[in-house]
Amino acid sequence: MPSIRKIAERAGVSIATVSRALNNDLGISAKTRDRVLAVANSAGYKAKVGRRVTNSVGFAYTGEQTLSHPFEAAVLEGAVKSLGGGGFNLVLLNVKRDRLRGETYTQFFRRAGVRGVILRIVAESRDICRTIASEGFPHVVLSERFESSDINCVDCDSKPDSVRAMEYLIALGHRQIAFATHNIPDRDHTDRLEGYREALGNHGLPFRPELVFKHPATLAGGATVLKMVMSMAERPTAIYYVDWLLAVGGIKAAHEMGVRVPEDISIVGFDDTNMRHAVHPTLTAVCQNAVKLGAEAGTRLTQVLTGERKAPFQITMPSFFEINESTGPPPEEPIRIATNGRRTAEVDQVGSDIPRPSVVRGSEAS
Amino acid sequence: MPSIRKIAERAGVSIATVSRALNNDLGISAKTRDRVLAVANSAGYKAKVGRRVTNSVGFAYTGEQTLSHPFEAAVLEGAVKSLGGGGFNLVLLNVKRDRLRGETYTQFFRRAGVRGVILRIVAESRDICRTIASEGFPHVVLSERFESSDINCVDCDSKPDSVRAMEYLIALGHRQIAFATHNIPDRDHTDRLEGYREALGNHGLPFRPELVFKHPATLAGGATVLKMVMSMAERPTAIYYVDWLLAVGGIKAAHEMGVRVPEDISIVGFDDTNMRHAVHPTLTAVCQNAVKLGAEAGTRLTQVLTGERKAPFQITMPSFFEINESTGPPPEEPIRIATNGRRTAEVDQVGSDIPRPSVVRGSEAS
DNA sequence: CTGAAAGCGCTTACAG
DNA sequence: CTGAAAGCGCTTACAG
Repeated sequence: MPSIRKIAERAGVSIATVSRALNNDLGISAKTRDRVLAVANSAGYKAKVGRRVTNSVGFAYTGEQTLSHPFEAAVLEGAVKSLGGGGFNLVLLNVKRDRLRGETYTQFFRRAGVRGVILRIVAESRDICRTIASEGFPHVVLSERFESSDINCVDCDSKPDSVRAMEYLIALGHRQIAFATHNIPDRDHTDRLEGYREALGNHGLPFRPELVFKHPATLAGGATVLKMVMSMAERPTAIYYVDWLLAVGGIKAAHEMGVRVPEDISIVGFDDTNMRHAVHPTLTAVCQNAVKLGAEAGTRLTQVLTGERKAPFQITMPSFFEINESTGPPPEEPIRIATNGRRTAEVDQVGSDIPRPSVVRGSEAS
Repeated sequence: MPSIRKIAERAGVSIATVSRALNNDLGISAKTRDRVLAVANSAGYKAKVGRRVTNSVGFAYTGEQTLSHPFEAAVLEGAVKSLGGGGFNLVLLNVKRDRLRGETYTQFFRRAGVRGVILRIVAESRDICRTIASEGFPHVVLSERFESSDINCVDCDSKPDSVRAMEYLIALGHRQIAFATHNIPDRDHTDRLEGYREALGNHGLPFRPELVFKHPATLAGGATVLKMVMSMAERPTAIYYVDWLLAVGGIKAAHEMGVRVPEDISIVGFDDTNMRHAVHPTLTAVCQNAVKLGAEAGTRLTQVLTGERKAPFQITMPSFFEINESTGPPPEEPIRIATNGRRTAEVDQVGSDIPRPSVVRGSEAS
């Protein structure tokens, strides 16, 4: 537990200068400040309350996300649980809103009294992760991936299972498959789009940009995609929704329009928790365990903070693909429903007795 | 911003004793400790990092809850947002797991570096709220109600709308109505049970304990209730599920069993967010706005901490009742499905063309 | 169980 | 922009 005296010694400055660097006082050169902060981080300088070390860790987000989205909530739950085991509390920090002008991330985190951070940050803010890593502040990036080996990260690669999901649809006979994602770019969702493209390519099917939909991660967004797809001239017979809320919105809209899933259209969804079982028909989905992902990030950060782990790490966890009831062969003669609600190829609507394919556990990949 | 010197003066002890009281050092009498802590709380003593005051607030829970339950997640989101406006960070604190033996709540919160707490605590831990209030630590209790006027609380009373929901079912012709709740008692859910009983009484219907089901707040729990209800000899024609997950589990099970909602059974659910629109048919539900509830708690606590608000308060927010598609008149001849899946009164299953009652906005009560 | 006093860790005018 | 030094706020042996 080095004091500012030790930091001052190592950095070759006075304790007053160390104090100024840590507190972002005016009248300190950026060069000196950065040198001092780098020394402080590498020496493991810790925020203290009085003379006691604080045991808080930050959950840094940028405000583009909604904390109540099932993924964020599940990740939080996992992180809180695993950090609690090591005696750490979790502090929620909005790095975009609350960081002061001119403050380095190290200063911001120190001011918030945290000793390390879990960075839950979307793609457009990847630079933030790079900066924090270069400052040497203890961190784990959650759900993004970096090649640079000095950035610690934990994520889940859903690309292989996205390919698998697409190949399953293609094997069922689907040739026109739409792709629906939310409108906040992050690594996760890019993986899934890449999987979609790759599978199409593998089977000689063209990638058609007009079949890629981007909407806010809401029920309404998912419904819009379904309606648009159903009104297309050469309409897709399946949709891969890479967000749970979007998928549920799509299924809901299908019920309301009298479009049968999977007879009229097949839907593959995405599930961060166990909510694929909440909808009817049960969603065939690419799944990741967000609670586990959060827990892994928490465990890793604990190891970094206790000094148990020195080397940087890049962990990729597996997703899995689960076949349930929302997918089936494409219809022989696809119905199309115009935006005015008129069907262009009337089909009989016998009932809701949807045949249920047996639930097959996909690749609980290694 | 009083220092320990000022606290010592007011409490009539030395600064050493104040320090010991704040830190739970051995060798201090409980009497002295409590007196010192009371003075510290009433003087507004604040945790400091170095010489700077911390701006953290705790979200105290007890671990019986799951942070990823839609209600908890929504409440957190609201609290984080409103606290952020006042420059406060939110720290997640498990008061049961992390409080040390012999530590007062004030000491625990001080050690965690928080200046105030939002108490999200279930019924069996009501004493915790009383203790914290009596210690004088700045707090707002979320989603419980206290008569004692020195406990600050913000909650939502869903009893009136529970009565309304029941009366709506009764007006539709239902006479046997089951009630399903989760198995963690808290004020919210007790309100709903009381509303259920009151409405039955108002209409001369008997309260039958065997129609009250308690299950964990999971999809499986909700499914179990539906299955049990469907196999009862004199089976209920409607269920009031006072938890979203339970209601969704029930609807899902109905689809799987070929039980039509609302033709064969009416379902009234509960919604903390907007997820009644995620299921088909859209849930008729008693609704509360959990994000708003969390935001209100955050705003109030901010006012307490800035000294803007001195007097204790008890805020009750309104719920509302929304009629959607999952309710209708009872069937003329109720089908019954034995646990072996055999129907005892076969009915024709023409289709999924469920007539949709127009969506009526209920009592967005004052 | 409590206090007087030494002293740690930090911040902050003051000087240059 | 930086340092030497005063001093705040707290903790902790030591004494009783």
